[in-house]
Amino acid sequence: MTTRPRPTQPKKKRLDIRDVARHANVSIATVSRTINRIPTVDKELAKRVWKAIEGLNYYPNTQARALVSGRSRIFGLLISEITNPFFPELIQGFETVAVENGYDIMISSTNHDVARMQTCVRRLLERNVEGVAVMTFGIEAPLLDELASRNVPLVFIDVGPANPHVSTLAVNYLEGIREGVQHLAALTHRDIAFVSGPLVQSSCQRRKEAFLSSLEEVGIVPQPELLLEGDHTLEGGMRAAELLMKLKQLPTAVMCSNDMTAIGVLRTFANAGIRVPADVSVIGFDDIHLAEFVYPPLTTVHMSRTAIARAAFEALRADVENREPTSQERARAIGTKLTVRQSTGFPRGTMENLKPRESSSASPSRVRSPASGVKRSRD
Amino acid sequence: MTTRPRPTQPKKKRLDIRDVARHANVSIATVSRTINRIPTVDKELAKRVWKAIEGLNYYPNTQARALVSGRSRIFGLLISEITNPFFPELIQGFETVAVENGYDIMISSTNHDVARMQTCVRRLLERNVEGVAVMTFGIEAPLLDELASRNVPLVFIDVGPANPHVSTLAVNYLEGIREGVQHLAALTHRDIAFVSGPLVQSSCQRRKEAFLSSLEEVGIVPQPELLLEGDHTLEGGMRAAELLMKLKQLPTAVMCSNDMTAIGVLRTFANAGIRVPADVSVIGFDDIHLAEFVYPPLTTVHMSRTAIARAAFEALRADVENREPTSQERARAIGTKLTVRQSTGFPRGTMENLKPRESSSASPSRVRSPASGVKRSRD
DNA sequence: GCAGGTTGCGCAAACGTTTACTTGCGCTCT
DNA sequence: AGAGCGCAAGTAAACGTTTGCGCAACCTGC
Repeated sequence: MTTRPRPTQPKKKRLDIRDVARHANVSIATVSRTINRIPTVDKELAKRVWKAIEGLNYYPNTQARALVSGRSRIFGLLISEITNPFFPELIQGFETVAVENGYDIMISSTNHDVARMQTCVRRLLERNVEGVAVMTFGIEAPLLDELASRNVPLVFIDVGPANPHVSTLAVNYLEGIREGVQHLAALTHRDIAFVSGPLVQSSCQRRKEAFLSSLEEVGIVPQPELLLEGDHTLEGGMRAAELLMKLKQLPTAVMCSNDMTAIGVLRTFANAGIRVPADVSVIGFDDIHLAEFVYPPLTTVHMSRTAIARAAFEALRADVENREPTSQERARAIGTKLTVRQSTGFPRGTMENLKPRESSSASPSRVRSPASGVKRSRD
Repeated sequence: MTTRPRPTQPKKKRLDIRDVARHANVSIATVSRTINRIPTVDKELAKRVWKAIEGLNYYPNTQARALVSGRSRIFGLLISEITNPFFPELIQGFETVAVENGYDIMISSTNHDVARMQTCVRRLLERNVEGVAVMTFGIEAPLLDELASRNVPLVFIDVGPANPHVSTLAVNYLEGIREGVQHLAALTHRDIAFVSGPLVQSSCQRRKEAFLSSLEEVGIVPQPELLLEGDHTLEGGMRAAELLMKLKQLPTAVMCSNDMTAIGVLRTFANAGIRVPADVSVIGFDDIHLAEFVYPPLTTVHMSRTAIARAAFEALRADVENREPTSQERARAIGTKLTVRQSTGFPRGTMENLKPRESSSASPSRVRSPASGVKRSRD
């Protein structure tokens, strides 16, 4: 006789529904129905089945399930760049609500690379995701078609191609941005810069437009040289701030399209000895967790990641479980609102007389970049 | 005749391998072999098949594949908390290398919640992951058993249960931490605090031990009140710093178990008017991207996320493709190394006379925490 | 020219589920 | 009391692949 243990242990296979059926002395159909909580199974039998499941420590094979039922119970989450702190917070919310509802999520980050975006979409399709939340602010149209043509339910932020299976999260940028602008206007700021994100992305466009129209509302005409394009990164914010410092006259406030940009601006100003908010006010957008912990704590427009995550999930779910989504569901509103912290204050000129500081002379010249000579120390 | 379009469009189904076969006029087996690049298929046929695939825009059904082949081509990535910036950077690396090699990844964050960790593991198992990278610094033993007993290849950081399918990434904490301590020692620091992570986690334990032994090397005996336990969050770092400020005597340097902690410490010190590095030096650990952009730029111990990600992936892959991993592969080394930026300098006493600052008078009194009045200075 | 080898394709059996359909049972209504 | 009906459980056919096995066809060597 051979000494190999094969005969006794023919195959070290994973448990299947048949094992459970055998153990509970029922058919596999009954096991399946029990697991899926179909109400027609007898209480008594169900109890036996559950006991067998527990006893064997059985868990179903998702792929077999998915294959036959046609439902993968996976939602895709397409994001730009996971290292942008906005996204982890979003992912966390999305994952939580998905798991609560028995879905798994598949995260794909495009890293702004169009080729990579291609493969991301492909991978999502191959895994048969039941829907995709496109949270990358801005996506290439052909890819969208690829997904849409497969009839994969989609949910977007902002941009809403009106396909049958596409929902849109309508973020009310104006709400919060207007608050921000009015806050600044109330503090008597007039020279307000705006550092946008990449303008190819519609959400960035929308934010900028919200800024411009808010400006108009308070009777300020925008100065072109105060409208900068950043890239939603910390480094981009720093570059923008450097550009601002090269101006003949520094604006008294700068509003940013996201918090990372604002934090970059803050950093560059700090390096240059420009005080915030004493010399210049800064407002961010997103209200990421970090915003509260930079110096000074950032005044920013709050946009709830969990609200977005939940709305996106609900939109997809409604579509999948094809209770025809109401039009209200098709375009869910996400509010934004200003959170005032300590990076905003009266512009320097205004308060000068109130402050016990060295009063500047008649010259309107202001704090400037280190290169130009003037420096001041932090307090 | 009925007017329903059913006969012409019986079912709007997704494309099959059969459709491709029909189109290329071969059997489905040949299509399958072509797709899987089995070398025995005729060049000519293969070309026909590929053309059909392109023409139809076909892509295979991953679940059917997985079901029959027993290979899901998914690796799990178990992390503590996605909002800790360390992890997104790790995820990015892992995703990149996984995708390059035809794998997808499934991310599960435990959020330090043991119940949630339970469901995370369950979800990974149900999806039939081929391996799991356990990057949560610290995991409950029962869950590990759950995974190990299913013979799922595992790779850990630090802790290495010597099961057959378990690999370990051996991070050489000592290397970088010793450098850090010696850097401080060279600057003549003697009172060095250490803010650890949660000590239930082995990697935190290891870091602390590395700190203590490095201290010993330079002949410093650790002072118990300078050994604090944080939680690897920004807030934890702030709390730790507050504790330090309550001490009769502020240490001249504080080393932290990770960068978020260090950034929290920095923040609290800044709020209290304690200058870094003039009044106290701070060293972090991890070298997250943000570290370079805080004020002052953080001196920290670099540990490469991409190196970890790549090593973890390779370990899993070696296991899956069961070329018996060499013992070298079983315990891959990850180096650490100090990156000096601007948060470290000579302790205050030492350099006072060299600095062109307002020379402090006879009084050794110093910047103090707003709350507690007592403070001191050394030497 | 024929036996034996080699090469490459196709047939069909899995993989572990769900679910339409069937069967058997007990109840009710006439 | 018998026919019909509802209900619950079981049988078997999918789902879309991979892959072992058989079998043609073609080559090679004598």
